[in-house]
Amino acid sequence: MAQNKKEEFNQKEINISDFAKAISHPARVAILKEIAKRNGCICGEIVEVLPLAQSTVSQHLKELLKAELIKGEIDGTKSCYCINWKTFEKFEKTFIEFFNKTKSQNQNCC
Amino acid sequence: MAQNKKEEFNQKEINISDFAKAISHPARVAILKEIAKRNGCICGEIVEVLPLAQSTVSQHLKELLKAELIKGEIDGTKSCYCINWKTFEKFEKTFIEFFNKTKSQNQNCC
DNA sequence: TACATTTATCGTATATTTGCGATATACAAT
DNA sequence: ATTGTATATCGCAAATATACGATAAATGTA
Repeated sequence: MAQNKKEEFNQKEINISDFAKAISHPARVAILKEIAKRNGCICGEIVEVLPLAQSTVSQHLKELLKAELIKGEIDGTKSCYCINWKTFEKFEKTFIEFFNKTKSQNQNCC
Repeated sequence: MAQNKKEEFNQKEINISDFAKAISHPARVAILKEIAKRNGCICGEIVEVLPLAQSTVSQHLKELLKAELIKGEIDGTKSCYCINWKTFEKFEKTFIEFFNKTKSQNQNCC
């Protein structure tokens, strides 16, 4: 019956999976790259580069905002988006802590 | 009409999003953790720990195998799974290359 | 004021993911 | 041979994600 079981897992697992979900679509990876490259950019510039409709890009931006991978500043009709590096750093730290810690100890499996 | 647009993006974007998709569910993060902790483990041990049915766990394991985050060795009735660290290293490298490169140059946005 | 521009949101169609029970498969033990 | 154990797969239902066009909202410009 596909009920949502997310709340059964611990916060670190959810944090990692939430971040991962945000970059689990190539369009969102491409959007992030574009914003990073341009050091902040407006929605229209992204729409021009991607093979997606404006409304779709806007939705992806909303997802990235929700997961706090980007920050946005609405300035008149133009919205400026830029990378929220703090979230990336936090993910990197958690990711490494979560996986690499156990790695050095255990290498003798299948 | 929700047609699949994945093939319109480049390979690096797809590689990152594929890896991310594999860890975009807390159950799969938890499974990876369990395998890492035990240095390889059998399906039954994971089923005991997670709040999910055996068939669901098996499906998640299949996803992780497909994305090559784990390796599996079927040994009689017991299957031994362990982390495929090579994939993690590759992701880390690509991830850092993809995002951190641009970071140092650009910090003066919104 | 009327019109163009930019972005967000709504409604909707389709695709994919998630989850489970039931069942199949493969082997071990009796 | 039969039974038990461990895991994978199938079939289905429900939930979520993806994508687009149409439209709204907000601002700038003629």
